[in-house]
Amino acid sequence: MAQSTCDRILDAAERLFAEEGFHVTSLRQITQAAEANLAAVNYHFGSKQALILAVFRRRLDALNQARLERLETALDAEQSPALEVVLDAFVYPAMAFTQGSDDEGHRFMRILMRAFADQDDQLHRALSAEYAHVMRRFADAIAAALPGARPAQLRRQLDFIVGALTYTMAESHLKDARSIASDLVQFAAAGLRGTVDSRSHSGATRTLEIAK
Amino acid sequence: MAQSTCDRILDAAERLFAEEGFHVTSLRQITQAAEANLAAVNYHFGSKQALILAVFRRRLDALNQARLERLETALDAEQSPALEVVLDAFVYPAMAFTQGSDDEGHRFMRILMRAFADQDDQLHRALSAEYAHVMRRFADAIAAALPGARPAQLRRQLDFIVGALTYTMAESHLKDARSIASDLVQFAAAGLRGTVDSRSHSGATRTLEIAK
DNA sequence: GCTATATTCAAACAGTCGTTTCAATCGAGC
DNA sequence: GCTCGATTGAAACGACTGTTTGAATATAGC
Repeated sequence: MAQSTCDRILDAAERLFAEEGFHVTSLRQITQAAEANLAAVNYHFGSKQALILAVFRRRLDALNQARLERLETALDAEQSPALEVVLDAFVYPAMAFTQGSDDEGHRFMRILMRAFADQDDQLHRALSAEYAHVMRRFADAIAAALPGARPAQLRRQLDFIVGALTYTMAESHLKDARSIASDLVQFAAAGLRGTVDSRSHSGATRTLEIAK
Repeated sequence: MAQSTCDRILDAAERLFAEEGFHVTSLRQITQAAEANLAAVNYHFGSKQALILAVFRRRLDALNQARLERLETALDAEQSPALEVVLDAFVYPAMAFTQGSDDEGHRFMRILMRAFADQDDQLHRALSAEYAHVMRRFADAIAAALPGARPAQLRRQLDFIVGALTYTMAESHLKDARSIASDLVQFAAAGLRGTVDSRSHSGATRTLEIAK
């Protein structure tokens, strides 16, 4: 057997959740697409809600780790990397997720957008917890690349960027994800720089080349 | 009678849609909250889908008209207003919407966020149609205030701004909407200005001159 | 008064939902 | 061979969904 019943259910659920939404997708749709029995999902996962969470955890870890690794690489290569490099480490992995030969990643980003819009408290809290340490890490890195920034304002602006990223990825069909990512990084960097006191022109090496 | 059945249904639907979501909210919940009969929604609106659209239209018209009026006022006062003024005409009415004594506006913004995340094509197309002329009007005004901007990139950046605005308003509880709006306008203006001269990818583009 | 029209109401319709049940099947360990 | 636990299967459960029906009621014009 190529894939276990568990994996087939997860794959089918991810695809259908992205296409239709969480609550409008029925277990019968999922099990039929996965060529599994209806009772299998309750047997393997316990409930529909537990299945939803399982779908998330499988991908979120990969995305956030990719972001952090990219950030660490940048921090290793350069003691204080340019703002664009930090932003790119946050934006690019998300965009790259949508670029694979299969469109698993693209599907997942649709789900992520849904999760943000969803009021489902259980889901929302699980996602925030999953994101928390990543957001803190990037806030620090941005603050380091942006001398003179006020922390409160910075946190707010980080929300602007997350919003722009999430909305854009859910909205556009992303034929040219790389170009959009590059645009967003440039836009966000300019937005951030435009709101700090203009004294800080220290050693900011302005690279327009977004690393790969 | 204080309110007609129609209005009571619209109010209840708006509140429940924002709290729960479109498809998980049942007509029985809505009519019970509105103290109306179950059949009333089908009698007055035709179907659940039509009710959803009606909930949107009631607020979107007001918001978009407020935006356009604010833009026209700015254009009347000054032949070519500053970029910040144009952006403010777009951002401020939305923020003001969330500032009422009750939190009707805040609720509606949650719904708007939901609608964008939703794949529902019918809803999505209706909203785009509702927004189209407003977006075009603002794109023109921004282009006029931003000489040298490329139209394709500008449209993309406008999506960034809409995303940042929608996400921010749906996420934060907006105790200080005025300050957040001002931050977003400044952020967006800097983001836009920071990407106009970047036509030449090779040359060492001079650091950004952030006016104002 | 009466008659139309507009609105409300309780009830039922035909489906779909997530979950449960219990028998049937599979796959090692012996 | 056999047994035993893990998995799958078909069917049914009770609850909920949006919608429709047809009678009851309110409201207007005359």
